[in-house]
Amino acid sequence: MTDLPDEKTAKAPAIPPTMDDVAALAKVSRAVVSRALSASPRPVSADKRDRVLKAAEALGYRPNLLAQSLTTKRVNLVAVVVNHIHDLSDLDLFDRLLGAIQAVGKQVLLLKVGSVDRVEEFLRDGVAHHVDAALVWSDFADAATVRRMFRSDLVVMMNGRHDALSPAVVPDEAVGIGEAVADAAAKGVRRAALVTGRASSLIEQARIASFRVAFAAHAITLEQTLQGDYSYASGHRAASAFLSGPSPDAVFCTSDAMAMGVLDACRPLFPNNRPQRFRLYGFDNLSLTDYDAYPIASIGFDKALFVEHITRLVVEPDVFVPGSPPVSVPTHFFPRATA
Amino acid sequence: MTDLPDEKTAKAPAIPPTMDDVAALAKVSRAVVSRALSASPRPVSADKRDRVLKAAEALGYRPNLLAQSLTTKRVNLVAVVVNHIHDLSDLDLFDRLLGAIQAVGKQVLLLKVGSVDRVEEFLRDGVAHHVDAALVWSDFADAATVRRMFRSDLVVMMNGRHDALSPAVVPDEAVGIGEAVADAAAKGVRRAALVTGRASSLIEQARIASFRVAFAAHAITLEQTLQGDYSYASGHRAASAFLSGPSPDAVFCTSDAMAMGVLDACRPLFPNNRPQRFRLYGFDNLSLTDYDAYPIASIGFDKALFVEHITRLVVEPDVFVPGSPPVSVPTHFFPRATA
DNA sequence: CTGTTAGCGCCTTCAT
DNA sequence: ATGAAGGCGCTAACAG
Repeated sequence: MTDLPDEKTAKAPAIPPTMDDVAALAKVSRAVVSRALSASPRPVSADKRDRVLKAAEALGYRPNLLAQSLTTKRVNLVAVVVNHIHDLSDLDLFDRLLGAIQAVGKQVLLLKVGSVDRVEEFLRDGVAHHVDAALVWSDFADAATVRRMFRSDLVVMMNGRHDALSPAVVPDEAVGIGEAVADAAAKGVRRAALVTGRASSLIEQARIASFRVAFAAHAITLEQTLQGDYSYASGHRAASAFLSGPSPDAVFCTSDAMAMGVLDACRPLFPNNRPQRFRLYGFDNLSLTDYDAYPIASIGFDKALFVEHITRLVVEPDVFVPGSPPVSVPTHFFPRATA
Repeated sequence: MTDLPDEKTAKAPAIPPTMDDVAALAKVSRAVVSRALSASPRPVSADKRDRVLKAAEALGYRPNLLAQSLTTKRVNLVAVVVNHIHDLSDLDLFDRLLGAIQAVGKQVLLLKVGSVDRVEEFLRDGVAHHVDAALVWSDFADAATVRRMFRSDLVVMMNGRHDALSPAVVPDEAVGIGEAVADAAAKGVRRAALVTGRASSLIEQARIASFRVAFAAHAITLEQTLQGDYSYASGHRAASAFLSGPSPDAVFCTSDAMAMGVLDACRPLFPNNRPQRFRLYGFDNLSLTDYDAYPIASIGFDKALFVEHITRLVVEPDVFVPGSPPVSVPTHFFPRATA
């Protein structure tokens, strides 16, 4: 006979056991339970600690993290704010991030804030949990707004909309873009086209500017700029410009997805994936570019390093000195068949 | 002169205002503040409600959802438990799910539990927030364990490991598989090969069984079964079997990613994406199959419907009658060039 | 309609 | 080393 519920089929108890229950069972005070269960070593006699642990186990006790944070002021929650899921342009990045955050004992609250309206809504309705930190990719929120949303001073901005009070981690895209354009120049490219994303994003504006600088440095003429939205479909549409009429020597896209669209629309111009009329360069270095069908030369950064920087800021917020410049992660050119 | 902090650069106040502060400023009791700020209509005089709203605004007050849930017993948090991020085989599904959950006023806590060890760890360390509901994709957790992890009776299992106490939503794969195999049979396929994922997953076992049943029904011989892991790379590797020696009439893969790998490895056998030596069928109906390079016939379900079922269970947990069978979402065959 | 009074579950002094 | 007591921010009864 045992009082232990059958682990295999047990419902969660209608009313979950609290610290009081454990204390009662172990015949100690709540304070002792608190100490015995604490991660950090606290003075408790071995005997009582043992009783507490056993009692907790027997009851299936799990501390209520919410109640806990009410006094500790730390919720062990990190908000990740995105626009769409696809913002995390490569799932690899997101998977790593999630792993890293969990590894430091925190959990990820994923928020999709795909428009300014949504930001306002969150702010107005006040339905956002307080968190230890917020990591922001969404274009639609600036640092001050996010601080208000989550009642947290620790917001790390990855969307370029940081201010003096909040740290930021941003890829140094100029490097990789410079390398890619240099590669093109070395191969004789003189006339280029650029397929861009929404110019509303600060990141995108900077990206375009970097391309212009690099083109100028290598005496490459930017003959046409086509506006897309980062998607495959928009790249596919933009490609019509290169199929008819004189094409440029190289087409640069500010996302791999658009480059994939261009490539598919222009397959006849890429026999065996080798460029014939023009060379093709993407951006993001998606793992998809390792698939045979899309061997697109691209620009990317070290994801592990990127995540490491973010994680460090979450773990040691104090290393950030207000007003200091964003942490930058260098990008590099990854040559592939289409170049 | 104003006491309002500059919204554009404001830090979150070192010590955030509480309900008490608002009550004091508005010269009412905390209870009135609580009512005035409540979503559901509660008795408050228009005058006082107004003062409360103004005071809250002036202070930049945001209710502490944690403290709130301490009394209401509802945290407005829904855990989504995955194995890897890639479990959400299509981002579309996940994006919808996130949107749907936010639409009902809850937020998503994303947990990656990629191994049995991790499950044990979560259980042992007790570092998992209590949530209103948990939605489980990860193979590594059964319903009872998840109920314990999150102190919640409402866990919706999508991994096939449900029990009588927990609802489940599962695609009815037999339908789509039947349709796909029928399509192949109608085109004269007699000898088939199957490329599978990890057989440890219950879902995968059922999937394979369905294929066997369908093959038998259409007098198709399953000549070889190759073990992959759902990934592109594993499909690519498996394909070597079809390049040398006699190939089957059709290759069925239990994931689109593997089918993409097979397709790439066998490109010569698919001039213009038209099958020559064998037909190719995938699974999941990824949006990637809309890309020109991978026109893979596939099997999929209505994602909107799937998400709708899940959301309904979250919103109205009581509709679930313990012991009732899983909610099933029919799958269908989506013909494309490779078939 | 309004204010007062109890807690929710936990951690942290503070005595002991 | 231990227990008692207070309080974290909020909502839910209660009386008025």
